Amino acid sequence: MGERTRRGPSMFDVARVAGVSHQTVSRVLNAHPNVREVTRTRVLSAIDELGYRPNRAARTLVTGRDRVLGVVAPGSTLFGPVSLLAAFEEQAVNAGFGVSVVRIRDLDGASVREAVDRHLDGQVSGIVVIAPVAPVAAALDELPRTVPLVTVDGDPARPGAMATVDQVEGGRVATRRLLEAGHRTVWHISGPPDWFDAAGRAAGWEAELRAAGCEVPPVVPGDWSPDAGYRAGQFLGRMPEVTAVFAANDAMATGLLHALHERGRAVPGDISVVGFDDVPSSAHLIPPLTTIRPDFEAVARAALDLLVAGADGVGGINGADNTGGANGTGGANNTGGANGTGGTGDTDPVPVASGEAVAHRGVVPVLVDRDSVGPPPG
Amino acid sequence: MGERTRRGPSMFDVARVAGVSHQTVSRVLNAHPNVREVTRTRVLSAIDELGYRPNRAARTLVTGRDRVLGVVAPGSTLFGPVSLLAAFEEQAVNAGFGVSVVRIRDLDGASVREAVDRHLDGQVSGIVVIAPVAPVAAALDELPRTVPLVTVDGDPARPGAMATVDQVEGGRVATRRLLEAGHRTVWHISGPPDWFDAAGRAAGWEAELRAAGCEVPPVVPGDWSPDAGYRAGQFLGRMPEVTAVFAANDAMATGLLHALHERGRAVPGDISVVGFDDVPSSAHLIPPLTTIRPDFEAVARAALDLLVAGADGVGGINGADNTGGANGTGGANNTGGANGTGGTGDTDPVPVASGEAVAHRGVVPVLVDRDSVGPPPG
DNA sequence: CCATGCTGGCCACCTATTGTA
DNA sequence: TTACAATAGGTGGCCAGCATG
Repeated sequence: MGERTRRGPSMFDVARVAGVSHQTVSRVLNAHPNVREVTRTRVLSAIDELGYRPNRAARTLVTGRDRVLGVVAPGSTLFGPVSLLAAFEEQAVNAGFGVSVVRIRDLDGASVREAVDRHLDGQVSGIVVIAPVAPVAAALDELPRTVPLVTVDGDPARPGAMATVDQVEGGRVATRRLLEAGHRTVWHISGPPDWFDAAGRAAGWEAELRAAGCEVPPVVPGDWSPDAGYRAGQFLGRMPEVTAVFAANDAMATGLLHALHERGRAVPGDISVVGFDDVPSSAHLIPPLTTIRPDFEAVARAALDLLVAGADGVGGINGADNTGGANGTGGANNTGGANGTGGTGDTDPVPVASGEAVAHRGVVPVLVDRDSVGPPPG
Repeated sequence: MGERTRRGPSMFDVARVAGVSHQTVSRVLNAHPNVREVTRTRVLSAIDELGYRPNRAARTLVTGRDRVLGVVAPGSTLFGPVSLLAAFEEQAVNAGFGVSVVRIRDLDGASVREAVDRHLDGQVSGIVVIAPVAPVAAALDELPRTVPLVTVDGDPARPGAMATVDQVEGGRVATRRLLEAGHRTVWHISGPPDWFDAAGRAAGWEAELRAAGCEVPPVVPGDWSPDAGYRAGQFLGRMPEVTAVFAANDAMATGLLHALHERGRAVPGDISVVGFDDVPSSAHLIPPLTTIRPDFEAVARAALDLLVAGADGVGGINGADNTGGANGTGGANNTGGANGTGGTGDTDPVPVASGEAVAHRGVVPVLVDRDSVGPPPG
C-alpha cells in the first residue's frame, strides 16, 4: 500500500535553515569543540524550528551501537523480579537509554541465549540479565562478549559484573530477629532450591543458627507460591516444637499464616513468623507480617552503574547524549556520568559490599518489624 | 578505546559465498517471488554457514520502520498493569517483535507525550499505551498519528483502538454474587476516582444495585492500596448495617479483612467481601477471598491483534518476518498473520464484546468463588 | 591554530532499471 | 515470461581530509 514515507527533516534541512553545512550540524549534535557559540545557537534554533529529530537508525548504522539497553527477564510476575525490572526501566530511561525487554518463560540456557542474541542483533549498548537460576547464569559464560553485560540476582559464585540483594545477610537478619525473641531455633520454608535467592536466604538462615549454636532443623522446601507456604504450614502447625518460622518470601508466609490460622495456632502467640520481600499487602496480613525489605531501586541503580562503567571488562558505555541542546557547554563524554537526560538528580552511591576483582554489588536488605514475631509460648 | 568494529558478515558476503548477487540474497530474505528453489536453498545455507544476521539498523534506515513495538506503562507495580505488561511483552516477542518500554512515574499528559515521542524517534512499528487515567488518555488525542497506537485500560468513551478488561461487567458480577447471597445491598470501596478501571467497576456495582432495586450506599473512596482498604474497614466495621462489601481490588480487600478482623467482625459471618484481580495471595487470605479474575493474557493478545491489524486506521503492521528461513514457501506478507516466529501456536480468538466503528475489545472477567461470601447475619 | 565549508567515502540494506540466457 | 546478474541511487548520519578566511 501507499506507505507514505513521511520522513522528517534531516541534518541537511537543518543545515540549510541555519545557513551552515551539515558538517557543522553534526558537530553541534555531537558536542564537538570548534563551534562558535553563535553558530551553535543558530543551529539549535533551526533544529527546533524544524522539529528535527536525529534518526536513530542512521546513527546506529554507522556507529554500530544503539543507545538501548537490553533486558532479559523471567516471564513471571514474582514481586522481586518485577520490582527490579520496573526500577531498572525507569532509571535507564532517565539516564537517556532506551530499554528493550525480552521475557523468557522457560528459565533455561537456550532461552537466554536466544534472548541475548536478539538484543545483540539490535546492537544494544549493554545487557542486563535477571538470572535467578543456574541454567540461566551458566548460559551467560558461553556468550560472545561484545557489549557490557551485567547479571542481576545471579550466581554469587560466578565472576563477572553482578548486582543483587544480599540474600545471605537478609536470611541472617530474619533468623536473628527470631532468635533474639527467645526462640530455641528457627524453621525455614525455602524457595525453589535451584534459585540463587533461595539458596542465599537459606544459607544465611543456617549460618545464623550455627553461629548461635542452635539446632538446624530440616529445610521445608517451597516454590515461592502461597500454596507452598500453606502446605508447609499444614504440617509445621502440627509440630509442637515449631515456634518460629522464617519463610523465604512473603507469599509463602501468607500461605503459612493461613494454614496456622486454620489449625488454631496463634501468630505470634504460638508461632512467630518472618517473611521476605515486604510486599505491599504484608502490612495487612493477619497478623501484620514482620519481614525483610530489599532495596530494589538500589539494585537497579547498581546494575545500571555497572553497565555504564563497563564493569565486566568490555569497556564502558559512552556517556550522556545531548539531543536536547540544553547542556551546551558540556564538553566531551565523561565516563561514568549516566545522568544524561532529565535524571532525578541525586544518584546516591549505592551502599555496597564491594568485592575486589569481580564487580559484585550486594545491597543489604533491612528488617521491617511488625506483629508476627513474639517470644515463644510458655 | 579501540572500538574494534567487529562487524558481522553482510549481505555481500553471503552473496559471494552463495555465488549469487546481493540482490538475490535480498529477495530471499524478503520472500520475493522469482527465486528458484535451488537458489534459495543455496543462499539459506550460505546464511547459516556464515552466521549471517541482517542488520536491523540498516533495514530500519531504509524502510523507516523498526520491527519493534513501543510500550508506555505506569511506573507502579500494581498487579493489573504489571500482569498486562508481562503478558504483552511475551506475546509480542513471540510474534517476532522487539519490545521497547518506557515507564512513566507521573501519569500526566506531558510524560506520555514525551514517552511516545521517544518511541516515534525509534521508528517503532506500533505503540501500546497503558492509559489508566484521564490525562494520559487525553494526551493521546493530540499526538501525531503516524503508526498504529492502541490503548490498554484506557477511556472507554474515547474513540480509537483499545483493549481492556470489561470493568463494568466485573463490577456487576461481583455485586451480583453478594446480592444473590441474600444481602440487602452492597457497599463499595473504590479505586482512585480518576482511574477508568475504578470508575468502570463502580459503575458496574451501581448498575447492578439499581437493577436489583437496592439502595445505593455512598462510595467509600480508596486508592488501590491495602492501607486504604484498612482505613475503610475501620469505619465500615463499626456500621451494623454493613453486611457486604465489594472492594475494587484485592489489595484493598486485604486491608479491609485486616481491619474487620481487628474489630472482631467475622468474615463472612458478619460481613461478606468480594475483591478484584485474583492476586496470587488472595487464595490464602483469612478467609480466602472471593474475587474477580480478569484475563490479562487475553487483553494483551487483543492489544497485539489490534496493533497488527492496524485497527486504529493508520494501517496495519506488515506480517511475519522470516529470518529463520524455516517457512520457505510462504509467499507474500499476509496481513493479520502475527505468528511469525516460534509462536505458541494456538492464538485463540479473544472473546470480545465488539464495538462497531471503534475497535474496542473488552475482555469479560470471571468470578472466583472462595470463602469470603456468605449470607447476611441473622 | 580557530571556525567552518566542501567533498566524499562508509555503514548495510532496499529497490528499480537494464540486460541476459 | 522466468530467473537471475550487474549496477546504481537512496536512506541519514559519521568522520576524515583538505581548503579557506
